[in-house]
Amino acid sequence: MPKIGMEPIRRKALVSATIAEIGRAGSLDVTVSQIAKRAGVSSALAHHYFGGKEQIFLAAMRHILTIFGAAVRGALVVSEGPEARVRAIIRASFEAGNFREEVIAAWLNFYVLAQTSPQARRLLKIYQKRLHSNLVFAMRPLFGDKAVSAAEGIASMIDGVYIRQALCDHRVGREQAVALTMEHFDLLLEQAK
Amino acid sequence: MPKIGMEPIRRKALVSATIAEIGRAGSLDVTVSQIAKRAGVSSALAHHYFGGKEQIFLAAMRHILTIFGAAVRGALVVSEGPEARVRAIIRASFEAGNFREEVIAAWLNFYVLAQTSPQARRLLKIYQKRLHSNLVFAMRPLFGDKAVSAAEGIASMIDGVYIRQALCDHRVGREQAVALTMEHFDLLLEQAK
Amino acid sequence: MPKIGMEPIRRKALVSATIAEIGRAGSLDVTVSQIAKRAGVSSALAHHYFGGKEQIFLAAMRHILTIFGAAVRGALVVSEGPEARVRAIIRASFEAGNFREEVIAAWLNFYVLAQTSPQARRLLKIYQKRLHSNLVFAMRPLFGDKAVSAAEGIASMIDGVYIRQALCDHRVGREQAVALTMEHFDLLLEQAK
Amino acid sequence: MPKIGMEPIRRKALVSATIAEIGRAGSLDVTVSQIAKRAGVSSALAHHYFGGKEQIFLAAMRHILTIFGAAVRGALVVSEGPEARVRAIIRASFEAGNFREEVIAAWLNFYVLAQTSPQARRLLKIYQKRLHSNLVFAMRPLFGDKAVSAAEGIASMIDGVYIRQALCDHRVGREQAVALTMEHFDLLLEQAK
DNA sequence: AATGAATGAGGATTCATTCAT
DNA sequence: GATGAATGAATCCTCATTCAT
Repeated sequence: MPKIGMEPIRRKALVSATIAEIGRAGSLDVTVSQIAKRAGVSSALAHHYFGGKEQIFLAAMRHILTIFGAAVRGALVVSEGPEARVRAIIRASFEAGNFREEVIAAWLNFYVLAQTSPQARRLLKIYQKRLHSNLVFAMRPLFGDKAVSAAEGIASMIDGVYIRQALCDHRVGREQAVALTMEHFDLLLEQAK
Repeated sequence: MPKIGMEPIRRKALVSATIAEIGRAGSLDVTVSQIAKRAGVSSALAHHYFGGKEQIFLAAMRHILTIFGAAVRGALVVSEGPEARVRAIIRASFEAGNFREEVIAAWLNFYVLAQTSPQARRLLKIYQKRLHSNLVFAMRPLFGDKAVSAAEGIASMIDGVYIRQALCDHRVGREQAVALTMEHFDLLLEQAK
Repeated sequence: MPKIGMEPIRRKALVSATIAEIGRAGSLDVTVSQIAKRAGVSSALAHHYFGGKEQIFLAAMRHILTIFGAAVRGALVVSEGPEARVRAIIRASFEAGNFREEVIAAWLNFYVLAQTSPQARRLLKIYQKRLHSNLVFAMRPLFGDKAVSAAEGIASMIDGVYIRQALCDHRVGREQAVALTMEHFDLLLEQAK
Repeated sequence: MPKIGMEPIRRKALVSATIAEIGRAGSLDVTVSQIAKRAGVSSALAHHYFGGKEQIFLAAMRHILTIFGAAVRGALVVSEGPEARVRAIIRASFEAGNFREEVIAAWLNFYVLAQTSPQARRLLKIYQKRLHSNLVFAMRPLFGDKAVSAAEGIASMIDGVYIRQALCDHRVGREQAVALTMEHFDLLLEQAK
């Protein structure tokens, strides 16, 4: 019962199913059939739309980064002043959604994939650059010349805290993660005065 | 040409080959045959000695952690004073060896595996605890009550910087990595005074 | 050249091929590939349709028992009177088809499998019960209370004669098999008078 | 620690281990290593002594038939008169030892092997002939010309009852088995009068 | 647009067997 | 006499991918 206009719906369903399956497996050892079944379509259709397994994964990664980017942008527009902006970025980075099992799994596997897949690496670079420029923009008024280096410190702290908390019990992780990173920011602020 | 006493030799060869192959592939998508071939034995022998693919991987991970632990211990014994000890741990964490392609690949895949394999998670916990207690021990004289929280900051910074630099060009990465983490430590020190 | 509605056709072909291969080998040491090749499909398809080797075997066993059951039923409906019914069952049990090499092989291996496979054992029990109730029903008018015990004697004779003749030269076996079992029935009849 | 004169001990241990393993598995899907391990020797030694897997199996079968033959002979020498001798053979056939799980497994697999292995078939023929001649010898005084046919009936009954009871609950099986076969013998006797 | 049918390629694992010691 | 070492060959099973419909 092929209907017209189904393509975007199917694509979205497949992307969601991919993220869910990666979360379930914890790795990219997920079959196209499993994804397709969860999405309620045939595996042949998944190939038809995305061209292959790797493309399906990349679409899923792109989706996660898009969501994350939107969250950061949303947090930024309601923040006033440099300090508030930095704190907004930190909080957005540890938003509850990012600690969902499947999102953690996606990120960790993303790192793995980035080693070998040029497309994955490109995506990762985009995420890193965006985070970097957001931080630098927010921190420039506070840190002047040292904004770049301070931003790198914050970004590293975010990634390090995330990876450490992601592999612990997730419920306590979130609060501590924000606290730890904020502490680092406080230190930077103090020194800048 | 079977000789007796070959077991430990073969085991070592297989562990090295496993790390090398994971490095080459960037992921755990490595066949036992590839590993065995690189080690110069049949895949049947690899199974004979380790029991299965996962056991081979875990043995490789254990090896990497052992090496890393030894490096840290070595750096600690030649350091005098709390500050030197912390700096030694930081430097050991970004030792050239840890930026070898295959070690990076092993670490990233280790994180992925830790989500689902209880044995991998246990290993990771051991690494984290050891790093933590080394840091706390060295930092207690400097930070008193706040040593634990400060140690967590350093540990997170190490992991975050590592993961970020690992996915950039590795040659510049190493220097910057040490510098970034040291900066964070300097901040902490200053505040503690 | 995939066409729709092929599944039942493939399943039948695979079941036939399984019986033929078991007959050729004399044992269950038959590879899925051999079966698939004889059926004219890939081994992957065999797995796809049946799920695994054991399921393929069980489907084959079920098929043999179905055929046998049908033969007995067919023989019974054209028989009139108790005595004729018993003789019909005996004759059906030693029908030429049951002495085909592959059917003998299937039966013998069935016995072996019944020791360990619950599903095989269940199938065997069904066959035994059906034979038993057919015999008791036919023999009740002749033997009254003793029908059950007499039926067990006949059933045992059938199985014993079958196994002995099956392992001799099959051509002479069939005639003798019927004769031997009939003799036993004659004895029972005489005594019952 | 090679010692002299160990060969017969090792051989016996291997034969016992083979029977035990076949019993455990219910089939001939038993590895030489399992057998060797149970016998407390290396698998290489098993090959050294027997030449190969099939030879090991045949030695085990030979052992079972030897035991069985001895039991029958033993029962015969203490029996007086034709009737007692037949009853002794029947009882020996259903001796408790023959209902041990591993002996049943050996027999059933023996039947399977007899289809394709000339050596196994030869062994089976020997068993059948010996049983046959024992029965005919005992029954001749009672049945005269009809002794041969009557003996075949008894032999078939023994095999059929055995196979049926072997695949039921073994404890009740033994008693019923003897009773059923004796009943058949009683019928023959009555008719012969 | 969508899928059932089908497969080739490959991978983990097992095992009988061999051989130097 | 006895074994640890080692492997080649085989087997079950999986899966991404293709294609006719």
